[in-house]
Amino acid sequence: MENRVRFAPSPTGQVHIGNIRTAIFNWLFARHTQGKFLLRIEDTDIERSTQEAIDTLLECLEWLGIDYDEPIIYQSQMRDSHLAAVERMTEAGHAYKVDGGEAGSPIYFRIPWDGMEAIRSVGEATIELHPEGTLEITPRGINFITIGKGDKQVENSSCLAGFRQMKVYDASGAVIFEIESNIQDVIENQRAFSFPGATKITFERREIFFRDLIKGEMSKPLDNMKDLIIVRSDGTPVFHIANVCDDITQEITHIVRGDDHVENTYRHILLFHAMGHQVPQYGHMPMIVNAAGKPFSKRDGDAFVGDFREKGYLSEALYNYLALLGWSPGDDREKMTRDEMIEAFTLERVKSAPAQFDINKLNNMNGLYIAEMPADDFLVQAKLFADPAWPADKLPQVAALMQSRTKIFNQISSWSYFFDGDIEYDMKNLAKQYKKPEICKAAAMAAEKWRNGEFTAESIHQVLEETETACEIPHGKLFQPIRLAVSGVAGGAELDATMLLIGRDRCINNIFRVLEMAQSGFPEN
RNA sequence: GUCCCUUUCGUCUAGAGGCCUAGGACACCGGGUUUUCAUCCCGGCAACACGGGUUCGAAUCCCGUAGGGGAUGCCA
Repeated sequence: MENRVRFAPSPTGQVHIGNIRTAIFNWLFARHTQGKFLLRIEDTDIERSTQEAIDTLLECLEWLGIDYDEPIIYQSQMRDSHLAAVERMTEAGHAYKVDGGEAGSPIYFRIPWDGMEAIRSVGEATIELHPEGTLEITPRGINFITIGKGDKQVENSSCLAGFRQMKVYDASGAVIFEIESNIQDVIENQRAFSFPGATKITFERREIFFRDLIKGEMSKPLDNMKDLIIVRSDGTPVFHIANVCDDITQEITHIVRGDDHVENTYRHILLFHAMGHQVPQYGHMPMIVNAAGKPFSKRDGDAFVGDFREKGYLSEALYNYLALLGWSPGDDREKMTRDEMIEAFTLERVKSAPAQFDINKLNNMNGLYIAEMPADDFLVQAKLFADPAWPADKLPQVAALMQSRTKIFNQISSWSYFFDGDIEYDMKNLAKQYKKPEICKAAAMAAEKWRNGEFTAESIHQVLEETETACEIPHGKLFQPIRLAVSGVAGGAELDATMLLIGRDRCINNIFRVLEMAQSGFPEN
């Protein structure tokens, strides 16, 4: 049977990198196993879901090249099927209302008393009860108070199914209640019992378990679980039932999601069973945390997929980086093509500890992808980040010069010194570079030579060298002051090529402007 | 509080009892190339959370402790 996975976001704002990483892992899994990757929009929270968020989401998926194989399902349109499923569950005795079932009360899913194959016994358990508490057995579950540290009362309420074979004891040690002979009465007739004087209970502890594709064997005792609401009192289905129903509808075979869902998974497995469907396989992937090591919240402004796009990250680089967060191919490869990732991806290789998002590594990865772009492609991208006021004819030459120095496209805004005359100098640095009189003298001399002589790559270079010799400046020490004067920045491309693009007049004007300031004193800024 | 998960350089990771004197990458620091910048090359710094076991041998298996995260909703 072919694998079918899905990405099921709720459209309540911008798409977060943590979410999109879930999509990436699902997509990679589907492509690796030649299965289907489906998209489902969980828009049941009408208050917070917006069309704008849906559009943003689809845009992000397209940008990252995450394609889906079947038409999108909108959860809000599936409501009838959710309620029909609840109806069937009620008939089968898996769902119930309290208070005799009048309208306006929520519908609960009863964690089944028996017949569940995902449940196993782990032996007999005993719980001592707090003397001041009352043990209650109700159709919704069992409530009691245990003894915590320092005699503290610890409240407890759990589903009935957690207490098979339960016996209740009084102070004399006599059994005063056995659940097996009363369970029908409790469930079918909504009968409740109350034992103020109970001192302890014994029962068969059972746990629900599954084998997680990433985390391995997972289990949780049933006496720590509660019946859950599946239909609100306003008649709308909640996440759990909608999610499971839609997974059944879409015939999902593998659910790969964030590990904030593991607790839900225990419930969902029970729901699948109660609806008579085979349970999908689960894989819970670790969350990503921010630079402070804390979970990303929607407040972390930098964490939206759209922001990365706007700042000038390549989708392939972001995709590659995100795929490597919590997963590795097992060898030393990091920069990988999409096909290589598909080929190497397995859930077994996904880590189960949270990974910290590192912008440095992303930047480096992005730089790697930029470096290998064909010049024409780079130019196309560069145009998007260039100031529209810059003369377009010069951009290709500047782009060619700067490509190997670009890590993120938003750095392109710093190319302005190639195009317009007004440079905002870092006066402190300028003052430092032009502190020595011989540098000032040499700069003036060089500028004069360029004004009156040739201005080519060769002559620029030659003048620089000659002037250094003439003014007894150590080799190479004139380059930096000149660079700073003509461009205003300490880094950049080769100086001769840079000056050529800036142009003779502007270079010379800038140098003299700096020399004037050197004479009259650099202003502060 | 209770339950569940998790822990290898600052960060992402490799590691399936001996191949580990713990490997790679980013970041950082030095050096080389470039008479300047970036690339590039070479080198350096730097980790098995802690404590007990099991074993001839533990990063690896078991138990405990501590830190981190999650869940405990008529949110998804």
